[in-house]
Amino acid sequence: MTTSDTANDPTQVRIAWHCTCFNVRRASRAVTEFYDGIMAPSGLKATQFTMLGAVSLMGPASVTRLAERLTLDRTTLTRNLKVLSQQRLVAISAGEDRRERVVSLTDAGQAALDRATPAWHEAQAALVKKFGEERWRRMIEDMAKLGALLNENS
Amino acid sequence: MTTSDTANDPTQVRIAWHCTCFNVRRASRAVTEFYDGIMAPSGLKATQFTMLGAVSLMGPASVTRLAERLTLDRTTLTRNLKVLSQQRLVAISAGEDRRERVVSLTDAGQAALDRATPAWHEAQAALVKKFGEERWRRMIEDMAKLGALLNENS
DNA sequence: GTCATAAAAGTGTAAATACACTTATTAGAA
DNA sequence: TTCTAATAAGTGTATTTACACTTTTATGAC
Repeated sequence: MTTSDTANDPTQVRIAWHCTCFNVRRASRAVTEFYDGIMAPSGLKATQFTMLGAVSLMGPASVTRLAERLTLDRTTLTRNLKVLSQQRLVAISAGEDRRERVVSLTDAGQAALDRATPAWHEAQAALVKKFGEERWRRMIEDMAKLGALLNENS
Repeated sequence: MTTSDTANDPTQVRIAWHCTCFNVRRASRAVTEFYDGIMAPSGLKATQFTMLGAVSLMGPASVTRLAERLTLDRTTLTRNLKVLSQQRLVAISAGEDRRERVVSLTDAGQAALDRATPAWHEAQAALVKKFGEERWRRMIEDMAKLGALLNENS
């Protein structure tokens, strides 16, 4: 930020660079790029690693239940699962309730998860070290709190 | 380790819900939805508001310079600007250096920015209030720091 | 002055995201 | 039992994001 930039309109400056949405989206881009860069050789992106991990954790679960757990729009999850499904990393079958689709991890999915886990650890450890453990922990709490606060009233 | 063992493995739990990337992306989704919900009547999404604000702040500027300022991939910005350009909110013309494209705010763009500013204030104020001013300020700093840390080494 | 190289930008492709709407199925009331 | 309302999921469309690659233009070495 140079002096000539801020000379224009201090109000606009405050809006532009103090915007919570801008800052969290920028942080999201930076972190995603960082994780993806380290995890690329494993064949999984960070988002896909998270989804496979959620499926693994929850066992066979419906799309809606997974979406709730990930705090992700259900239709977004449908589209994201399609990618994993095409790679045969998850299997999607009809549930007992025929309206439901049950998502489960395939053997290939479990293998991919296992293969990517060391890279995830590497990325996570590197970030925590760069940031400082205590501060990192505080920030994770803040971010979780943020999600909880904003999702509860709507 | 069988699949059912994995489902109960505290290590997997730690990975899934302590992942920095997952948490920052989830926070990003929550905040974006919150801002967009409040700003919708103004006709601008939070991301578009940010871009228009950046163009307004920097005056006519090249795509690369804007992308650097927003810490956004240049090709992403090209695509995002296309939307604003089609709505005639920004104008894109050749620079003195013929390789450059210079982006500037149109009158309609300035009007849209002015129209959306009160809604942005409303969203920002509501979030800060919910979160607590001091904690919010700390978090913004942390997120900015995060971006700076991760972008400097690569 | 010519030409190799760097710089600026756009395109092809694909993933992640979500809103509005539709379809299929279950549950519950009359 | 029948039918209406609620639930689960998918589709159409559009935006945001970024990597790999190409095209256009300027710069600098010789």
